[in-house]
Amino acid sequence: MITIKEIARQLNMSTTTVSNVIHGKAGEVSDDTKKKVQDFLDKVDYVPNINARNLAQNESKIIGLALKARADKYENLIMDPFVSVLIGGVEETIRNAGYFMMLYISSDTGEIMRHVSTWNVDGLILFGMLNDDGIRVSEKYKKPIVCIDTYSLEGLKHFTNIGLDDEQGTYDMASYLISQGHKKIAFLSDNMNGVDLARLNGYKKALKDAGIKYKETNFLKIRPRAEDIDESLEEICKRAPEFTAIMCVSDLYAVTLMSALEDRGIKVPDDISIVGFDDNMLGQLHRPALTTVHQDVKAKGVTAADTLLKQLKGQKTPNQIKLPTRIIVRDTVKNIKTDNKESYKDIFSKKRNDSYSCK
Amino acid sequence: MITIKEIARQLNMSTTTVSNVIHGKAGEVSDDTKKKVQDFLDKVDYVPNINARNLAQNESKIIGLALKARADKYENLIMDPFVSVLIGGVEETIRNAGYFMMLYISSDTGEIMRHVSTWNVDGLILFGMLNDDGIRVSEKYKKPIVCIDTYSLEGLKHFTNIGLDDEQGTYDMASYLISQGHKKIAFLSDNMNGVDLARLNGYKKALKDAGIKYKETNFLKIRPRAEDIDESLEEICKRAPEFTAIMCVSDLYAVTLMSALEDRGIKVPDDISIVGFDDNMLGQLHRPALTTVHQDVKAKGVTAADTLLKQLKGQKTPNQIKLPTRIIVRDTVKNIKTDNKESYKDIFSKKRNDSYSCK
DNA sequence: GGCGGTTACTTTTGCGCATAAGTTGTACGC
DNA sequence: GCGTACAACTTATGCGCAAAAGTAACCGCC
Repeated sequence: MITIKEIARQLNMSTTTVSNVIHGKAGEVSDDTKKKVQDFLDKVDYVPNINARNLAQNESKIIGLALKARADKYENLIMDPFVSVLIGGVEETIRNAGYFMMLYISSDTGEIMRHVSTWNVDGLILFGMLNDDGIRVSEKYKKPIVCIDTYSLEGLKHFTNIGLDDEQGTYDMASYLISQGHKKIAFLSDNMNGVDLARLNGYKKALKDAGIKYKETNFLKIRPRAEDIDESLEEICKRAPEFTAIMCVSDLYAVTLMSALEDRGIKVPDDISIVGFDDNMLGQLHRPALTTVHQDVKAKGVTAADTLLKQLKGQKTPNQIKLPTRIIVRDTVKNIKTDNKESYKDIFSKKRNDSYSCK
Repeated sequence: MITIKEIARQLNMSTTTVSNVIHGKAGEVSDDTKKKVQDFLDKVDYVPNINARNLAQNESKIIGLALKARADKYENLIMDPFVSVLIGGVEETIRNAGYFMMLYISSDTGEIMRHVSTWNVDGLILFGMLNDDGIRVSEKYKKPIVCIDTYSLEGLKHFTNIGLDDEQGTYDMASYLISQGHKKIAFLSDNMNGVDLARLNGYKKALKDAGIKYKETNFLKIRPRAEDIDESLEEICKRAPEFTAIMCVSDLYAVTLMSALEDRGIKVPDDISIVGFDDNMLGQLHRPALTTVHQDVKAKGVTAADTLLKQLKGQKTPNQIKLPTRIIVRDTVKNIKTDNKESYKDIFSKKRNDSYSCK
């Protein structure tokens, strides 16, 4: 790899002159030499050594994207189709801004932070991995941090968060179910923290506003670990007849559940209505096609990256951005209203099998 | 960030001594000072400046992972759930070896190579993006390159390739279909290059070995672009009755097709048998569950990374690795053999709904 | 005609690290 | 008691770049 020094030697001039041409410092070098240098640069296909540049400038032009890897390999976040879309959004945005992306998958916040400071990363996007320990460690490294989908209250105080209006999403969906005559609505999720909790709350609120009482028994817990998913599903399917509809915290759960119900001869939506959250391929391709809450995952990645880039430029950014959701009505909800005077379909346009991308 | 120089100053010793302790150069520093330095390092939580280190050592400890971004945004490779699993495999492997991963999504090989040389990347993994132009450009940068799933003949000459025994996979699957009495078997794919061609060839070979003639009309072309997927499916569904089985080049196509067939009242597997290739969530969760060819995507990533790491250590590696496939029999193939004396099930064990990971 | 200002450069310094080369001090063999 | 070998250091150098500081020539102007 040719260096500035070598170029300067061959052109019989100083390195600073060459450097000035490279950086387009107009007025500091005559048009004549500028052209001479530029031609030479093109000829030898000069590429700067980024390590030297970063060392001299004390910056890295790297943005780190840290993804939580759960301890259980079956649940590794990276395995979720969702994630690659998000990565794509981040990468595209920062590349267009002249930054590079270093991807890091780990559940050890300390390790992440060490990595970040080793590489002198300019900024950090955290996805799914902000706990209180993480916050404590990250305070030491004064780099801008943007979180995606964090619900850590402590974290919200310190960092920008890019999230979703989860509560509104489930509120709308539960309201839709209620409008279709459903009263016995279960909520299926695997925990009561973070995103899951926010979604649960939206659902609860809709019930409350409709005058329906929420009972603890409405909460169906799914255990997604590979070893016990079967017994988990068995139990949920057994309890399904208690309800006329089940709201699932994600499309993945919804589709998983539908498959399990189908295996046991329970028909969706005739026997029970099922709805999801996310609007991914899984639900789009399933038959009956899944009625769900749509979120724009790529926009999440793009917004997170944009926000971080703004912070790097010293611009102020809101410390909480909630992207909107909208419900997508497909074929997994049955209208069980006896009084059919006013159809909800008039309000929520029924959109069948939205086009999606393939391969 | 504290530097070696500063540490040396505070401990009243030379930077070389500190550096030696950091690098565990035994015998060059007394146990006494070693302990003193080590304690101090721990106390101040020293992290080396990687740019300085790389500059001094002329290496980067970075491995680049370049993914092809197709021009059409709907087909961006990163959008495929497949990809995140692969990324995960690569990341895990190189991290364990002390390397970092820089992710790059682009379709401009020149751009990738410039990036690679800018960052002084130690090695490169290319996924889905090796064309002849790419080869020409990459020759200039003498870095080890490992390709995943390339079928560029020119590329195979120059670089290591990690692929799949695609041909064997479709050969086995076609043989299975034939054993179930199918003779009119279509092959569905969107082109006749690379992976698709290899899979087509395995299918053709199986037909030939069974004495069935392959006709050009057996090839169903699916056009996956978002704009014309619907008409593409329409046409394929119209032609479906010509066949008793359709082999799809991927699970995504298989499930997409099944949904389209279902929408038109065509029952799988009663009216027509469908099989896929990949064995991903989509097919596992679909009902009927998809009979398909299994490939271990994570292993692909891991193997590619392992191979590259070996090359970096100067070890010899085979210049072509083909990972095995196996067929997974689920519920989308109907046995239409009139003579039922010997069931294929005795040969290919029927495995129903293999456990899969959730969320 | 000396002086500020400008243009078009060059020289020099330092970023933080690794390491080659140099400097002690001391134990040991003969 | 002198040379040698070695342990335990320190000093000095350079990686490639950016940028501060320096220089030299020229121009116009009161």
